[in-house]
Amino acid sequence: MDFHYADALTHLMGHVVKLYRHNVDLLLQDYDVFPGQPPLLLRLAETDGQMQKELARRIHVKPATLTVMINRMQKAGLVERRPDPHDQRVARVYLTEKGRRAADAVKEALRTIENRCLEHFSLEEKLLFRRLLKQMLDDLEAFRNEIGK
Amino acid sequence: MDFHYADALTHLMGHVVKLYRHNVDLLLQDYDVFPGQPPLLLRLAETDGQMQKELARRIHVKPATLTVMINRMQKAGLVERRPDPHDQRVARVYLTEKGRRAADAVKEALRTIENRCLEHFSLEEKLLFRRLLKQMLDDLEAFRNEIGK
DNA sequence: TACTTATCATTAGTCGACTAACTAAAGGAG
DNA sequence: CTCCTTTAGTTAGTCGACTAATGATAAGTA
Repeated sequence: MDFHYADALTHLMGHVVKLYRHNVDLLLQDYDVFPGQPPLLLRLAETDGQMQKELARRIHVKPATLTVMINRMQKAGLVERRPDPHDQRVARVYLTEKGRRAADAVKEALRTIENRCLEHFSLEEKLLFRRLLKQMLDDLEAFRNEIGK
Repeated sequence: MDFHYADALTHLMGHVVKLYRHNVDLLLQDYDVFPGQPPLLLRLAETDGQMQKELARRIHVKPATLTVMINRMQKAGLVERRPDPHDQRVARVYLTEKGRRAADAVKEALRTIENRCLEHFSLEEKLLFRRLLKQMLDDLEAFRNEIGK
């Protein structure tokens, strides 16, 4: 039996994720918020003043990526960096007022879209869906560890 | 009730897709194939000599993106461009021998990973999973059309 | 204390993706 | 036939993400 990528579940899922991000972006276009920034804004809204390494880990991004993102967001006035008083190596990141407003808009947008794209799901379906995703994640992580770091 | 992005299904799904791509990449690192290229190679393996516009549509990418991708893949010797004899505007894209080998490796890698990350799914679960994803896709598309193209 | 190692962050370079502005060829309307 | 419009593709500039190499501070050890 042949393998057709166009029919693969992973392909379909990739398409969903892409369209999801595009929709988020459309709702946020008046807030100086760019496509990769919503997760970061949400994390900062939860816990302000985290160190970059920690932030990077939480949004599943490498520290080098975060450095550049934060440079841009600082320039846009969404966040600011303040040095840690006890350790000169670490830079802690804080939301500005504008950043806080943006984070609120992000929360609203995500709630809207998440509701919208799950509106035809029953509660059982949501739970099953989550369980299946979690299973995939575990299996993918196991596989990654097999084929080397 | 509060909205926590970390618990959102869309967040989880994004994480799965990212890890999936990373695993594909790990399996393909000896073939001069870069992260965005597998879908393109598969499409060309199915139908060689497509015009760029059509290819772009099929892999869900803008024509401008494809131009740059193909430049790089041409430089890497994976594909080649040949002008269409009946329409001087269109450039048709063909796999080279190396490209065909790479496409085979991609097929093998995707099959492996897809099997691996669905190995704990029953047939019913796979079908349901697909149905739910399809539903999400439809709802997201409807929503995108609402908030303006 | 001085040297070495580990940790946090940044820089440089590359690939993936997008938008906007542009070139060039093909097709139509008058 | 000439002008206008549409269509295919490219270029330029930006953002997201990664790796590898570097700087700078902290912590551990001889």
